[in-house]
Amino acid sequence: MKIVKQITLNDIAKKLNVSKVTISKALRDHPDISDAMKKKVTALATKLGYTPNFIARNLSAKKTQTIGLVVPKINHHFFSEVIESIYNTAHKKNYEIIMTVSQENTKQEIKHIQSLLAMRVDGLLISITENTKDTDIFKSIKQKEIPLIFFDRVIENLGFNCIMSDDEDGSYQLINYAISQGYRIFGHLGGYRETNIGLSRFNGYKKALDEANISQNPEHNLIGGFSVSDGYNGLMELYNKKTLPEILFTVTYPVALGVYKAAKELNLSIPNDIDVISFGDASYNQFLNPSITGIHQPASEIGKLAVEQLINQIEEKIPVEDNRIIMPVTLNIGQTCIKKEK
Amino acid sequence: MKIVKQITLNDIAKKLNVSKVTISKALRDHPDISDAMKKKVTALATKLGYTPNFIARNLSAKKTQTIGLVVPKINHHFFSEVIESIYNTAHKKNYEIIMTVSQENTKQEIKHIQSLLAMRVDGLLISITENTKDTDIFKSIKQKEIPLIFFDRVIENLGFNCIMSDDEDGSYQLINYAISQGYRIFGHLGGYRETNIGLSRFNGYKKALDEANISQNPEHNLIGGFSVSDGYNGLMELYNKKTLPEILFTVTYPVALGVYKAAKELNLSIPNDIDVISFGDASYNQFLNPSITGIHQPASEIGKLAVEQLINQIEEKIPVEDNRIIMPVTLNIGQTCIKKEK
DNA sequence: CTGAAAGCGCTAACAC
DNA sequence: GTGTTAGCGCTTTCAG
Repeated sequence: MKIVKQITLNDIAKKLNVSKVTISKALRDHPDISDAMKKKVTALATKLGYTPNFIARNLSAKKTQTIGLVVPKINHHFFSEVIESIYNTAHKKNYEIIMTVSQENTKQEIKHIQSLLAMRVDGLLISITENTKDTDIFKSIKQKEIPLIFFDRVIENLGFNCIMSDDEDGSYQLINYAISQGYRIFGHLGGYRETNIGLSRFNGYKKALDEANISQNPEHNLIGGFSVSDGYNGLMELYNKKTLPEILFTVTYPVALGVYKAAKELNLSIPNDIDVISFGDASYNQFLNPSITGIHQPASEIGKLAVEQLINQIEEKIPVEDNRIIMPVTLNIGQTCIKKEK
Repeated sequence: MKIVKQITLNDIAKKLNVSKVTISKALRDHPDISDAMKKKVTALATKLGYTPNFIARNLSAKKTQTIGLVVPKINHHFFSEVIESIYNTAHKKNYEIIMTVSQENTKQEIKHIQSLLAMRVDGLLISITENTKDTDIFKSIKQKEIPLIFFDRVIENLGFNCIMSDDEDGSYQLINYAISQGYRIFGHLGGYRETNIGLSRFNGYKKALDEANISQNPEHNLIGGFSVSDGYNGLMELYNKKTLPEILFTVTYPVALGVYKAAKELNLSIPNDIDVISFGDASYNQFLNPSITGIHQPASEIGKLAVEQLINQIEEKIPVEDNRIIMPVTLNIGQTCIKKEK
């Protein structure tokens, strides 16, 4: 890349016959420098089109004003909302975000984290993939005392703060609602039980059914990932087994969309042939046919809080601790899971 | 931020009683170094948990392996798809993306661009806000010979490549289809005419109507932004003027969703009371009620191509030129804009 | 094959 | 107020 030489402090200094330190201080509005000099310097700097070199500044400052973000995907309503909120909050506080996308792939996840560490981000915000198990890299981050906060998909007991939705309670509420509507035969397209959300959402489901003395048919519970394809494959599998429950509880909203897709192909009507409720929703849910009854997660709040907590840790306003922050969720009633006729 | 001292080349060098140059070369697999030494070095490096400092490397290399991205929003199906594709393509080619979000705000846009320049990104990928007019900053980028590519929302004739959908042809196709379905009274919730997409999409609309000798009612054409709120306000305004067209052509998919929202509040049925067609779509469109007939843009292709072109320019494989690359679009027939009964 | 020296652009500490 | 010096961690050049 043939770069036209960028203007440096030195260039300005020479033209003004002063030292580069003076320029550096003047541009940063340092009290050492006289107003007259400051004016001269800033005038010339803008005239020359000077752009400070953060790379150089960061090298001496040992601080990059930069936060590394690792998410499993972008094109997913929950994440794009969290991400938007993370960006807004960070920018307001003068931090840049360097986002990477693991694509639900643990190898990529590790590679990205390493790359972010190499870029010397001041802290990390991570939502793990659907099958992250190896915690070595996180332990080494702990050892280097680099601030890190997990959100939504977390690993607990590693010494990092975790911010998440009230997954168990949300599922519990949702299933109880379905029971109150008269449903008795449930199926669950669940997430891998090694993940916090896979496990907690299953636990809430189980708790509600147990309390109501409704037995589960193991054939109706499938375990998989969190994407559209998992929902699609899930319904296909149940259909082929010829054992559809009355209602399917999906672990995420994309999984529910996958069920919609499969149902369309199979010519099954939702909610008549198979009903669907899901954890998570989307702003456009109100226009779906039928709109899905599900649990709303406070995505922007989670993003905002994650950034704020992280910056506080970076700036040493709060200690790095192993806290869980559980955000309350709400039940959102749509056109699925309607009252069963007796 | 109290950083536990990070391991440096020097630390490794001392323990091995060699110079840091040797370590640097060994770690980069430089042919100068003997295999035996390389093994010793890499072994110790991983043992100590050494993470190379890209900041330092970048400072001497004058290259950051980093691309700056500026988008107007994230939580919008078209952009989240483009962004996902940009990330995937860049990561494959070993570039990191530093994304910023202008939120359709020109001040923020400029601030972000400056910040990316300060971070010395190797190149820029930009989709401008709905009301960017000032081109000064782009001219200064041109002068510094920093590679830049505009996508979707572009400014032409500034000496940068522009990648976009075939906006005019898409609108033209869509309106012709509506005409063939029997529609005669059109309205347009258009984008600001100063933007390329606002103008081209209007031009395609106008061309189709003119050719069919259908006159426009100026009251039915509104000009605004590209967001849900613009669609919402648009229908509200038309409704209050008591002058609804048969069918509304919206400049983006979010604008169409805004129309849906307003229609719901006003108790207007789509497509019976007011019909809707839009430029742009979304993967979940097929589940909307009714699904929208509209134009599909090749979002991932645009993202991929933008990154590839940019990297080629960065690596001087192709010259920086002022080309327009127009991507073909396709008509996507949904449940709106159905055959009119005679 | 290995190393000493210089420099990337900036900032902090201290001297003038 | 302003300047000198040193150094952030790495790479490149060139000498041994």
